[in-house]
Amino acid sequence: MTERADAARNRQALLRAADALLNDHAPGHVSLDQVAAAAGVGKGTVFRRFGSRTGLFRELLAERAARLGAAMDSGPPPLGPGAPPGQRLLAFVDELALLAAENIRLIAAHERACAADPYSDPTYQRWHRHLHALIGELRPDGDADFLAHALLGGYDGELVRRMITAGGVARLRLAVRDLALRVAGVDHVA
Amino acid sequence: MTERADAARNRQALLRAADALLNDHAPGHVSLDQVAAAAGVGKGTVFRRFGSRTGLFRELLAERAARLGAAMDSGPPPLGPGAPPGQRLLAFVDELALLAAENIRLIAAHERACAADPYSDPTYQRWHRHLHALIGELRPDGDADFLAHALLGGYDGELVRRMITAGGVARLRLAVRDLALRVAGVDHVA
DNA sequence: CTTTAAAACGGACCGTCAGTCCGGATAGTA
DNA sequence: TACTATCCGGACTGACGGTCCGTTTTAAAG
Repeated sequence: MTERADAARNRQALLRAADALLNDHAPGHVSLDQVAAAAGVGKGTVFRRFGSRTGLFRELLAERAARLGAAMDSGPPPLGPGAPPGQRLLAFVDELALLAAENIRLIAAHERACAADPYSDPTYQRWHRHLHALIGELRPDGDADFLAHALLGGYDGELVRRMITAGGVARLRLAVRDLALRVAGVDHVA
Repeated sequence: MTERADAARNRQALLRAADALLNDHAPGHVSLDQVAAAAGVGKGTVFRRFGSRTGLFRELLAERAARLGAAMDSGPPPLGPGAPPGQRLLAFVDELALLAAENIRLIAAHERACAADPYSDPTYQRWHRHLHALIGELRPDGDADFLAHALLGGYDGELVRRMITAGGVARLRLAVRDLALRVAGVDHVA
C-alpha cells in the first residue's frame, strides 16, 4: 500500500523544514514544535510520519546518505565492488569525509537525537558493515568490529566541526585517510 | 575561603547519591530531582554545588579519574614520566580501558550530560593533551590532535559496553592497544 | 458524481525535567 | 550571645517530547 498524497507531501515538507531550521539554530535547539510550524503542519503529523524525534533525524540522514549508499553497494570502483579492499576503504572514508563536511549540522543533530541507541541507526549500521567487511579482509587478525567503530568515530560531529574550522575539508580528508591506512595496515594497501 | 562544613557534606552526599542511582537506572534516566531526593537535600543544592547537570557528571568523572591523572603526571613509569613515549602510550590506553570498564554507566551518563560541549570537559582535555603529546613525539608527521581524539573515541560508552558484553575487559584492552599501536606507528614502539 | 471508510490532520493536553528564586535556617566569628 | 555571610529547600517556570481524539481529506468503489 502506497502513502497517501497528503501524507507524502507533509513528509517532504517536514524534512525540508527540519533541514532549513538546522542551518539557523544550534544542533540541539531545533524543537519538533518548530519543525511542525515551519512545515505548516500540526505537531501530531511529525510523530505520525516519523514516530519520534529520533526517527525524523534518522530519515534526514538516510536521505543525505542515499547516494553514497548506492555508490558503495553497486557503483563503479573504487568505491563500488570490484576494486581491491584497500582502495575501496580509502575511497569510502574519503567520500564519507565529504558527506560529513557538507552536513556537519545534521550530523551533530542526528548524533544527539540518536544518542540513546546510536548503533541501531540503519545508516550507521550500513557504514559499519561496509567497514567491518573491508577491514576483515585486510586484517583477518584484527578486531574488525571495534576498528570499524573506531574509524567511524572520526566522523563525530564536534570533531568534524573542529577539523574543518582549523584546516578545512582537506585536513579532515587527510586525517581520516591516514587513520584508515594505519588501521587497515599500511602494507596491505600500498 | 574554604567551603562551609554543611556545603562539603552535601557535596559528598550528592556525588554518592548520583553514583548509586547510576547503578539502578538507565544512563539517561537519572534526573536531578532523584539525585537530590536520594541525597536527602533540596534540588537547589544540586545547582548551587555543581551549577548544572553537566557540572555534576563532570565532577563525578573527575573523581574517578583522579588516580589515573596523578599516576600519569607524576607516577612511576611506564605510565608516568620517564619511560619512552611508546610505552607510556600503551600503559595509558591500557589503564584507561580498565577505568572505562569499571565505570561504564558513569561514562555513558557523562557522555550524554556533556554532549553539548564534550571537548571542554577538563578530564577529557587532560586525556587528550596527554595523548596529543605522546602521539606528537611518536609521529611528528601525523595529525596528532585528530589521532588523539580518534583514540579516545574508542572509549565511547556504548562501544565499551558492547565490547565488554561480548569479550570482556580482555577484548577491550587488546582492541585499544592494537589501535594505539597502529595509530602511533608500530615501528617506533616495538 | 455520490458514497464511504480508511487514513491523515491539527493542536490542545500531559508528564517530565533542567534550571531559578527567595524566605528561612545555619555555620562560623567577634 | 549576637551578627552576618553562606547555604538550604522546594515551590515555580518554561520548554519540550510525546499522546489523544474529534474533524477533515483522500481515493476507491458503486
